[in-house]
Amino acid sequence: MTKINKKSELPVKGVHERVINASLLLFTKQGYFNTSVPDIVKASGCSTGSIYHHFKDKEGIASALYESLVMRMNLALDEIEMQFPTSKQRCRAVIKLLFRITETEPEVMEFILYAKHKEFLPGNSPICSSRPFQKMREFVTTGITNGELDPVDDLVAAASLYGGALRLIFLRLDGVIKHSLMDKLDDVWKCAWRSVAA
Amino acid sequence: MTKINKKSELPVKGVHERVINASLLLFTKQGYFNTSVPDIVKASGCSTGSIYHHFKDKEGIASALYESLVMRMNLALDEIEMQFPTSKQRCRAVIKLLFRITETEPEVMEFILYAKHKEFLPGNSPICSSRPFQKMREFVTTGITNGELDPVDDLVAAASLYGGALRLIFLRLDGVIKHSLMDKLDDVWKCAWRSVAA
DNA sequence: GTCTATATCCAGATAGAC
DNA sequence: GTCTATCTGGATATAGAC
Repeated sequence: MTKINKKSELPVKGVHERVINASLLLFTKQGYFNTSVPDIVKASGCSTGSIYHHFKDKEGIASALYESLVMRMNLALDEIEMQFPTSKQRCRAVIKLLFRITETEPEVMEFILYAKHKEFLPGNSPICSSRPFQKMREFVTTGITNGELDPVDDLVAAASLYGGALRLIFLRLDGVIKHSLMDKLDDVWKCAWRSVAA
Repeated sequence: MTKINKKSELPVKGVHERVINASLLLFTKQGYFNTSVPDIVKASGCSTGSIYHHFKDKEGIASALYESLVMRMNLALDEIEMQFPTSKQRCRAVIKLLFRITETEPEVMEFILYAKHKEFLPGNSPICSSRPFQKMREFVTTGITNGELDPVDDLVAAASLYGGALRLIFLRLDGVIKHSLMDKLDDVWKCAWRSVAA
């Protein structure tokens, strides 16, 4: 007999997963500091006691959420690296991936890219120093080394290649852009590539 | 006899200005929600009562700060518009301006660009919809109309032109980039312009 | 492991003397 | 207009039964 959620009458997963999922939605919708533990209690359907049994404190929830999303990005980027040999292909695939996540799971993109982690996760280093972002820059560096890209400063090249796309993601998350980013992928990529291509 | 600040023994301005200045530093260093009114009391040298006499509440402080910085950006962008006739010149001047502010007053750049305003200023529209950012996009749109730039989607063009520079500003504010952005201005601009030039 | 009830703390905001 | 002293609510986190 699987557990049944009283409200939805659908089978549900463990406390950890329910809390993480509910918190992602609340944190991105209202912000970390505007979200109280009682809010999470209501949204997750778990009790205060249960939550504190599974997580050290509220920050621990945000931390677990952060880890899981970074992990996920790592896997996706590793897959891109394995699937494509050239920098050009890899970087385009990265932008496509980011656009797709933005469209299908905006909360995920918002939490990874937009949240001010340093304010509620003082321990962690900034997201742009995290492995996924390092990997993204690595794709660019490789391209400079092997001559696919112009020999500019690594960080400048990476910023130029991804900057336009990231900008559009912010605009999309903020509601300035009304339609799917997927429609703009080709144009964005054309500009991005032109900016650094050898 | 001008007023004297007990600690520094230097003449000081009114409550409004002292509170705004102290808050900018605290908000960008610790975040809005990690900054208490007592913190602002200590940092500004003004009493609680005095602060609440001049501002409706804590949000009112952030709001006043936001307004003043947006206003300042507006003036600077208007000046660029008057000084330069072409999109190419204007956009380059914008990037140079943003880099200079980042280097000389990182807190200002951080608060304008990086703060999650919607979390503590629920009333305001997102910063990317504010007049300064509109103006920045306007410079690009004009360039598309008069043929200086390739005829791509306005938002894509603006994102491509400014995206790389903005990305570098984030990296600089996060401490990933150690040296002055001014050193990279020429390279950044070369990439940015190539991405959209007709 | 999960729950309810509750303790503790400190934030934001006010009162009222000067 | 500025100050100190104080109120009040709600947040985080715990206690302890089940």
